[in-house]
Amino acid sequence: MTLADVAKKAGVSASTASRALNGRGELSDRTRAAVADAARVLQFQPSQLARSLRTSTTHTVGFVVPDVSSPFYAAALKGAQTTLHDAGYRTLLMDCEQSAEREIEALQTLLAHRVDGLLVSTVGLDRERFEEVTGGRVPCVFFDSSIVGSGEGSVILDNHAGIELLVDHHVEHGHRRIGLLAGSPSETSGFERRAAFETAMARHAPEVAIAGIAGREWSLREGRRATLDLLSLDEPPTALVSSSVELALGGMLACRELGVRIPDDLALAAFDDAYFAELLDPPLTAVAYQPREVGEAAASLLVEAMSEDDPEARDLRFEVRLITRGSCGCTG
Amino acid sequence: MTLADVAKKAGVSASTASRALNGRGELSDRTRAAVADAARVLQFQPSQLARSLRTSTTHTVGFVVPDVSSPFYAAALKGAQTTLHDAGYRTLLMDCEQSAEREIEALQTLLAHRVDGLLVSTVGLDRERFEEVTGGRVPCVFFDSSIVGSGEGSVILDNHAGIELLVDHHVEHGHRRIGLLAGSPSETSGFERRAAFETAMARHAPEVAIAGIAGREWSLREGRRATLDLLSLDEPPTALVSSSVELALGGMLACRELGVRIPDDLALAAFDDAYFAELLDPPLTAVAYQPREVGEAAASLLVEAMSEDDPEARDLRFEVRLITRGSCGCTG
DNA sequence: TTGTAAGCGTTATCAC
DNA sequence: GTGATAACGCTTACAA
Repeated sequence: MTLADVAKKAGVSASTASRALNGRGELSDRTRAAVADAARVLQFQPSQLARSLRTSTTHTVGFVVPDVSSPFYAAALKGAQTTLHDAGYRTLLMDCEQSAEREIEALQTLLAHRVDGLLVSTVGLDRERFEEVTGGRVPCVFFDSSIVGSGEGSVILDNHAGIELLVDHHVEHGHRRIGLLAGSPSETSGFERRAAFETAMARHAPEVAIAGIAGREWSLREGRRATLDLLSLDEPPTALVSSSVELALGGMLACRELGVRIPDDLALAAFDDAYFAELLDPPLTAVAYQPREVGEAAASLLVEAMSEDDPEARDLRFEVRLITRGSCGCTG
Repeated sequence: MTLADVAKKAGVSASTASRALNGRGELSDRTRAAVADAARVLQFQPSQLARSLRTSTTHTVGFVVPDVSSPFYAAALKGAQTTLHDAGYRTLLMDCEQSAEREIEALQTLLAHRVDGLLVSTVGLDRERFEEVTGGRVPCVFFDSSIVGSGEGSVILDNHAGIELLVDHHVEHGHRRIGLLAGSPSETSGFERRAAFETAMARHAPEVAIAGIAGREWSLREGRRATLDLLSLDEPPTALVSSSVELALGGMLACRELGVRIPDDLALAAFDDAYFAELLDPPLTAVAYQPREVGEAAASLLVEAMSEDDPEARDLRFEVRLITRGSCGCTG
């Protein structure tokens, strides 16, 4: 079914049919109805392909993340998808599997598809490389992990405040040697949380000291390994700040293996809440936020950027809050 | 940058440039190189739009699910995306938010985009409606939830075996009144698990009886509500089979509120494993499988179907296995 | 070995 | 009001 078929059936020209269907121009009610009828009868679906080629706008947005199956990205995707859908955009998904090369490849594919905008959580591309690939051809909004100076906006969590909340809480519980389970150093949330940990700890020096920092990936496995490392130090930490739930879960596993009790032998608190955190053993104290909303916010920013001719970059910081449960030593 | 620009720069015609770039036809090495050079210098990215319009193949697949942010779908998406990417396909994502209307809308959008194939986990469309919308225009593979008699294949979990494993295990522990936390009755995994529960229980009758069945949605909230309902029965169950982790988590929450101890007062076991199941309090006994692999399998089936002219429908059942942990009463 | 021309299905510009 | 016609950027007969 093409527009031509509809036009023929309605006894008009293709251009008239197009106008009727798109409600453009002055048309007699009769022809308008005739075209609508024909379209309905033939179950006409205009080819977005042809339409896009002609109008050079695809109403499609590229979404690039390191790993869709991670709860955070899945939730952000959901939020973004919903917002984009409501604004009339489709979502083309790219999972770069934590690889910079694949991320670049993904961006190229997306550009080849002439997406109208980009939503990306970078694994840590440097600015030149990014600009070289995209050439500023389409608006791009970063979320969770950004490239400073690039793009038309970003939505990043308040990593500094979150980590500070965690550190301060441990200190209030009386801990003096605290360790950090760190994530990928090339991603914004990875290095910002690490840096935040160091400054937050510095504010409590010299009474309180960094027992150690371990981990370079966002996985449960890495959390387990890092915890094992930290616990085998000469002066092991009595409390751990985890940069993510995944890492914290790994930490819990490690403790279980070693017979280390949480929170008695080792207190634990993580950046990132999970819907099941309360049901863990022990319930995990965490810094929480709405991952879905960061996706929504990023998508909104992008929709705005796509509709303006010369959008000014807007950078959002997302608030976080502490939820105390059992793993830090709080009761109840 | 269009192909015409590249052609001009290389001093050849557009068709020659096209052939050179696509490695088709007999061309002199010189022109081939000249075109490649020009393309590189100009950073030429062929428009997939124009290409698709011409060749009427988009190398794009539509992925439709009730909720991307649910761990199962997110994992399936990941697997599918990976497999599709490796086969040269892009993934267009649609989240229908558990609504049949939105699912239809999603299918229409996808068809308007002329996707080459469909990967869908239906919320429970009836066959006529589905056929009417798609008209068999593109190959479709269902996963997790299918429409019998439609599509070119499906990948469904072995719901019957899984539930039987769960029921039998409870019975082995000596339970005589067992309840079911049920999911959406319009989805394959919802009604199959419910039916499987009834037949599995029937095999143990009359010594063992169904204490009750509650729940119509896949959410944690529903699990909590359903558990509350079942526990308030005159003859409440001593064991619960949950149709999903989410429901089970809700059940755990309900028990906690009521002061009901798991597994002492109520044993619990779920269909669906979670990577954090072991760390819950108590660790959740579950029927496990690889959600990511069901996505991969479905994608493989689809890729195959898309490359054949007259694909025969292939239906796969995915194996599951029981993992006993503390929530059923097993120790360690 | 390479160029010309047609066409994929739309929409936009211009006549009538 | 409505209809030709061109154009979007590419591929592919068919010529040369």
